Amino acid sequence: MKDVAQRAGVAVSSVSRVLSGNPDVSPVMRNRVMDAVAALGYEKDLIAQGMRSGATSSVGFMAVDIANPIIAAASAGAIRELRNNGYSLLISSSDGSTELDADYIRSFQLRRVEGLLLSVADEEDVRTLDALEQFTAALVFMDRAFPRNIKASAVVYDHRSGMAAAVDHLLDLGHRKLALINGAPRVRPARERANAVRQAIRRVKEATVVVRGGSYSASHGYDACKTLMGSASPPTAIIVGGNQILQGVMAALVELGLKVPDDVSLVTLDNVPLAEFISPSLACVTRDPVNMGTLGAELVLELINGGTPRTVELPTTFVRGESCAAPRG
Amino acid sequence: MKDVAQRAGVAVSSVSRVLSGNPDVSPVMRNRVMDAVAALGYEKDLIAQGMRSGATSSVGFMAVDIANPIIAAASAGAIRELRNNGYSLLISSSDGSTELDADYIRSFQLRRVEGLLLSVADEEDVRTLDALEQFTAALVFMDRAFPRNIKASAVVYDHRSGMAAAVDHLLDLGHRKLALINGAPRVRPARERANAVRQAIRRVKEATVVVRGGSYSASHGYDACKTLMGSASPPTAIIVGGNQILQGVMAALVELGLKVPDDVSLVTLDNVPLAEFISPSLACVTRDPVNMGTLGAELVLELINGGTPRTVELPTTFVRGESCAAPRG
DNA sequence: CTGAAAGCGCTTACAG
DNA sequence: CTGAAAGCGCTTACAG
Repeated sequence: MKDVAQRAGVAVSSVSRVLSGNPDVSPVMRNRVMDAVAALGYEKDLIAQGMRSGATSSVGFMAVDIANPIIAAASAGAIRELRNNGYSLLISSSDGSTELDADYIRSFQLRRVEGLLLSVADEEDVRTLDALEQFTAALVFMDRAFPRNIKASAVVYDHRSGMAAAVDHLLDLGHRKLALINGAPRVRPARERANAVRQAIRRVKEATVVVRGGSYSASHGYDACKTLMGSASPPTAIIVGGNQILQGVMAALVELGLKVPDDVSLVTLDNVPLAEFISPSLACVTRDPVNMGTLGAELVLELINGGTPRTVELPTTFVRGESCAAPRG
Repeated sequence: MKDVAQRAGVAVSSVSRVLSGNPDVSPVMRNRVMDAVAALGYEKDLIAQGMRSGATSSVGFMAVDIANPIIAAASAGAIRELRNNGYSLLISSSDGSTELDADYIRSFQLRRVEGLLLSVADEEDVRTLDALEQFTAALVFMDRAFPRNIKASAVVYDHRSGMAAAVDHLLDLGHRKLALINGAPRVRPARERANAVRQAIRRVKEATVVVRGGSYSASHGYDACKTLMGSASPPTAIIVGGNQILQGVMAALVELGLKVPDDVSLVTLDNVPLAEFISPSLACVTRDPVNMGTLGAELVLELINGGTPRTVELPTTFVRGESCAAPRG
């Protein structure tokens, strides 16, 4: 910038004014500066800018597992939207550790991000909440609930409608004993799914549902499925609350020699690649993950530019498949 | 830091020395400073530190599509390794645009990252290469070739061994007309796969292979598969060079009413989730993507700490599956 | 409309 | 071993 000023024969403060779009500059000055900028191929040092003005043009992204396809898609959406607005994305992956969540929030603060998109591993973790209360930049939760005292925007999925449609379909087929093999109830999506299923089941008096919460892991799916199907009164339909969980459920069903949908109907979550080549085709509740990232980025930019916090809801959709059929008998 | 100095009754320069682990500090000084740090919960401002010393403790990650499972897994590995060393990751996703590649490289430079892990979209793009020559921080290529004049480390896959094993298997089964539906030849992995297949085929004199390069997209897979199978002398076995491509190939085969492996054998790339429930099971060439990220991070840290550039090779493995059988006839 | 000066929060020679 | 001072590359009141 000093070089630019020298070449243009003006003061650095004038160069700064031109480059930051200050309206109080003469056209002559602007031209001379822009010529020098072009000649030198100059670009502003973002660290120095961030240091002085606080405008680091960076946003943080915090999720449990960046390798999870839903999260990866959301991050891609966020990157695109932020890039179009001159912002960069600092990314983290807590691997489910609540300590890392809290650490990352503080670390993002120390890097002076202007905003943070986050999916915490545990909505009630004290250290995480402490760190969030100290956090001063813009905050946008991705499909998470958060305490009233925290000022933040949010983008959430309407898990209820998708789940209700799935349950309705199963009830219509004649199922009366359902099971939901669910993720951790300490985060919003799992809670919403459980509530939705419990509520939707009420339409039919004699229908029951057992909800088994646990981690978002194959082993949880495996164990829960074995326990459920081995019980005195096994479910005739299983709703699976996560991709990882599904792996375990499928493995357990194979081991038990149970056929889908002959022995048990199955509803899964989110499309998996090549799902159309799995036989039977899998009924599932889907959503648009890229959009979550794009919207999250829009909301965080809105807050950075002085907007007021708001929550946006995204739909989920139930898609029928051969994995759901009338129960035997 | 001023507050810490005041509370400890020492100069800020001394606080700085203590916190940066300078050995020339008395134990008394160290204790007083650390007490004040603990009492105030002080942590260093990373922007200011980066501004002054250039040590931003940040690394960039640039790939074509962060939502691609292979890339997402690699980024997760890199994040973990970098986090353990006090580094943060700035992430980008060029969506295959070579202009964005060049822009991102410059942008990372302006953010003064200490290093960059990258998979460029086009190894020969002039703007990208220009940007790379200007780049002054540590550089680690992920499965990409790069010109001699660029000093960089690299982590690459040994695609040849996996591909050769796949071809050997197909030849052993009796296949003589193979096809490789490949990705873009402007990046290393596609080139390596093509070379490996062409070389491995030589073992059997009358064996031939046709290689169809293109984009890493479903539409390329679909078009190439339709063309190949509709030709006068269609292949009896297809090797698919990418996940996205596979989607299109599978769709085309379904449309053509061709059964795997009865009508054509199939070898795919990388495990897909729930692959074990796809019938027939898919033979594939696999690799460990997380490890690519972990190693990439190790190499970049090595360079940052003054190490010399080096290249590490990671294996690929051929896994048999029901999708490969003897050709009809 | 423009320039000189102060300062963002650190680090690092330089004295002592 | 410790402190006072300069400076990293910007931005922003403050004069003029």
